[in-house]
Amino acid sequence: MDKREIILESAIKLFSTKGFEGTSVREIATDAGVNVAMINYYFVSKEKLFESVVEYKASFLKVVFTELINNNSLSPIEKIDIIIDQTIERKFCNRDFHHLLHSELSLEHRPQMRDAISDILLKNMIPVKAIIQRGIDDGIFQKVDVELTLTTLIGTIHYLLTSDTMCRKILGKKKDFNPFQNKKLKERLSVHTKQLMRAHLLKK
Amino acid sequence: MDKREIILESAIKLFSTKGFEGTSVREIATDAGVNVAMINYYFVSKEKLFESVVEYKASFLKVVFTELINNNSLSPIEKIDIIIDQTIERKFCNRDFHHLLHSELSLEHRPQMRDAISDILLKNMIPVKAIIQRGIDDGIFQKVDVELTLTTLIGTIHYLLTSDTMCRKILGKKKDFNPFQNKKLKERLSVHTKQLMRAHLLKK
DNA sequence: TTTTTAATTAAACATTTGTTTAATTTTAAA
DNA sequence: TTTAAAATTAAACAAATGTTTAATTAAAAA
Repeated sequence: MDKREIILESAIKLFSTKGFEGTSVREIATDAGVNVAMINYYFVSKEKLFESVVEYKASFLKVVFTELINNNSLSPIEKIDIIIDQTIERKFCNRDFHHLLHSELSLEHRPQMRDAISDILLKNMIPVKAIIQRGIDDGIFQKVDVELTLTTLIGTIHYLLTSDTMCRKILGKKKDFNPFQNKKLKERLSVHTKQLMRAHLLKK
Repeated sequence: MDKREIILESAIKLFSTKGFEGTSVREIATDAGVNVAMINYYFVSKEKLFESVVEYKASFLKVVFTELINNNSLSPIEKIDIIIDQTIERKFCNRDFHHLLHSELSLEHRPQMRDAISDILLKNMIPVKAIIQRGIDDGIFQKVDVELTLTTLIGTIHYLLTSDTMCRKILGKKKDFNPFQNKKLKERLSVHTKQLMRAHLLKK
């Protein structure tokens, strides 16, 4: 891992836990074990560093559901199951990065970043939308509000994992409960969301 | 409105749109039309000001659903409908404040604040939980995962309204679409969420 | 090897930050 | 009206911020 990458990794860690404004370039430099000037040398400015971080990390989040659309060996609801599990998996693996994206998204400044961030977060939306729509057109799914169904799917997973404190409070767990290292929680979330989507989408 | 309150209102506005670290006390002072020193005079420090803001605003969010629990003239699902509409209403009215709470929640520092914030956000959770549980015990609702059902309810509404940009992208709307001033969207969200909860909760 | 380019450093830079001071004005009480 | 307290101000404070400089070291090319 070259020095550029080390800086990126430190930046993502600190930005994610302390926010963009809450993190100083000196902190990043110390964490990465490099001289402060190195950051401007490699990334020009703090703002550009942030953009680089987003770009860098987004490249790992590419897993798209495009190939699922025309897969004929899976039923529509089976496709939804896969989407649910992959969405959960991704949230669990990239928690810090997701936090970073969401906290920056809700702030008003850096408008050009907002577009980039929401694009990343919604990258997989179009194929999923298409899958639900196809299910409706084929008469297998009910005529639901496609966009809001998607919002429910992602929103459920996202909201539960907004923060450790939040998750513990929702589930009524003690302080020693660590949501992101809990396999049972992952399974429970998966079961609930699949059940919910079945009840919502499938015809009776 | 006294000067203390003017400062609080400016603080909430700026903190909400630019974040805690992204807002300077001088900005708040200018926006409130007071001298910078006034802020420390009234609120001791920036951090204490933030706590005051949270406390101040939280007092307006008290509307709890406790009286709904033992209301016998409403069916369980009617109660859920009311909860949905009130949750939506609140999100639309207090958008800035909700953003503020959520963005601070996901950051690691100020841990004592995290507890206070999640308490505010989940204030109404207990009675709603009780209502769903009652529905299950009475044999009207299916045996669902109560906590996660709640997460879905709030998560759907919250996720759609995370940011204007996000909302527009999800719904495939143009730039002139303003989510928070759109009555149709409110209705659409209400219809979807109620429909979803009916399918999920009611026995077939 | 010599030369040129790239990487790295410590120090300094100019702003901005939150906060405090000490003086002044306004308000309320005696 | 006089006196005491509260509110308000401009200025200064020290610390932290992002960034740049100019010098030095390491690596690559000639």
